[in-house]
Amino acid sequence: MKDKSKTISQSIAYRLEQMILDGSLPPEKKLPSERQLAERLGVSRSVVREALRELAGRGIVETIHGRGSFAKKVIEEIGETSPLMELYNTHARTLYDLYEVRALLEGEAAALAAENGTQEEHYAITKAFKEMEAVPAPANFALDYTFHLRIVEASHNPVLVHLLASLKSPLLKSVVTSLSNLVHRETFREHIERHHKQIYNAIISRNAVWARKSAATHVKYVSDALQNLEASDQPVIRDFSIEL
Amino acid sequence: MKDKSKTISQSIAYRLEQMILDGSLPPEKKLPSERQLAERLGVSRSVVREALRELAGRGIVETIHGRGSFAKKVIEEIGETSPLMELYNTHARTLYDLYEVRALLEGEAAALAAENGTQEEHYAITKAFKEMEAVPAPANFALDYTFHLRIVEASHNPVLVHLLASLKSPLLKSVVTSLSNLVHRETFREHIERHHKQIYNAIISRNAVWARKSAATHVKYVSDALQNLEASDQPVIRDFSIEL
DNA sequence: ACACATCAACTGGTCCTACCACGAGAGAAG
DNA sequence: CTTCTCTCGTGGTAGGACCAGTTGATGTGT
Repeated sequence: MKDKSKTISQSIAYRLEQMILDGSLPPEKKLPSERQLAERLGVSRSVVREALRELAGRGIVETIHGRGSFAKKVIEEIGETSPLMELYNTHARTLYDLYEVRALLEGEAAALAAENGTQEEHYAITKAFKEMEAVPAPANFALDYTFHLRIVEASHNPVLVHLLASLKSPLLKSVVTSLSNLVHRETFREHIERHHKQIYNAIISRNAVWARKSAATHVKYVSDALQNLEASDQPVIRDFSIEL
Repeated sequence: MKDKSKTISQSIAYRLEQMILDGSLPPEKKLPSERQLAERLGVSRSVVREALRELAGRGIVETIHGRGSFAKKVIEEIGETSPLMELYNTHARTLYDLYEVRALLEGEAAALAAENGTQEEHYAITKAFKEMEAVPAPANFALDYTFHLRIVEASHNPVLVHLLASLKSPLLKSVVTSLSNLVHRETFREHIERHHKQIYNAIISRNAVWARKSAATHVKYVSDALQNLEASDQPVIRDFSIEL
């Protein structure tokens, strides 16, 4: 239905490209070995190699001898040393600028995930949600991030996926920031958990409008809470060194 | 001296590319068979095939089953080969995904520019707007982009600025695409100019809600128009080589 | 002599298997 | 705990066998 009159290796190249774009294959992360791909796709290793060559020629993947093949990041990721990161570390307002954009993008992602998400993706979201719920508050920042990531992936919008991927570093940092500062306050924790549940339910029930509103409100709430916190007395802790 | 730390197939690809470019292998002419190349270059047929694949991925050669490989006429190699641009050259949908995100970001930028823009920035926007208005439709794509850029800069949100900057190349291309395809239709041109005027007025009068709505509607309109155009009959022209 | 079918000899496409070269991690040696 | 080594997984190359289109020469029937 889709492999119209093409050579097998070209079909494979197309499928791989599709996976990379949709985020099914995480950007800048190692993708399966040639032998694994060959077996999984039911073709010989040769065609896999030729497909990878073609994608390499287009600059979509990069393969390194002895290590493997990697999907090249579509949009430059913001590293720890980027100018934006500098701003973020020095200027308080940038944090809220980030939340502002985040509210937009995550809202859209949630809406699209509700509309276009496949059953598998909704299951992945469910899984991430339950895992996040299971772990007590302070230690689940990684799961929190994963939950949001699954939603974005289910949006089926490559531009959105890669844009949010490029914000990974500051985003992660912001998640840690919010959780560290707010989580020990019972009220905030309940709010956040309730928001997550709202977002989750909206997406699963495919209510796009509700999903967008919930996600945007959630981010906005966290941002406002941080801002109030900082305005009142306690300084917002910003500096963390984490890996994921 | 030449094959520094490269894989053999990459060297072969490079050598073939050079031969094609300097005319040793006449364009649009059949080049030696894979088996002949393998023997003449003293390598296995596998590496020859992979080299050809890589060149095929870059659009330099084209191989046809049963006939042979052909050097394609090199039109323009200059164009920015950003991975993101690669995608939506091959995947039509990505273009509309881009517009979807663009509608979000530009809407927010317009709203923020209305709220937070300084007088100087509003003047810069005014200047860009008048310049864009002055030039007849087909030739002002650069001014169109500048107009939108000024608005984003006036938003005072570094994250927004950075994200839209990272989308610059594909964004530029999309602007060119839309103008090239739609500008000769009187109806579309009038719509677009009216939209621009609405956005401009909303920002200058500091009406954030109106600004967001106008900008988002504008982008959405262009996207829909392109989609209708493509769905109906005429193919959307996507290929352009421009600098700015 | 012409038109047509046939077939043989190209071409690229796929598969396979063995082997080499490089890199990373586990485990032994200090 | 550090360092070295060695194994194992990875991509890279080789060469053979066979399949699948394309082409053109050959041959046959009219």
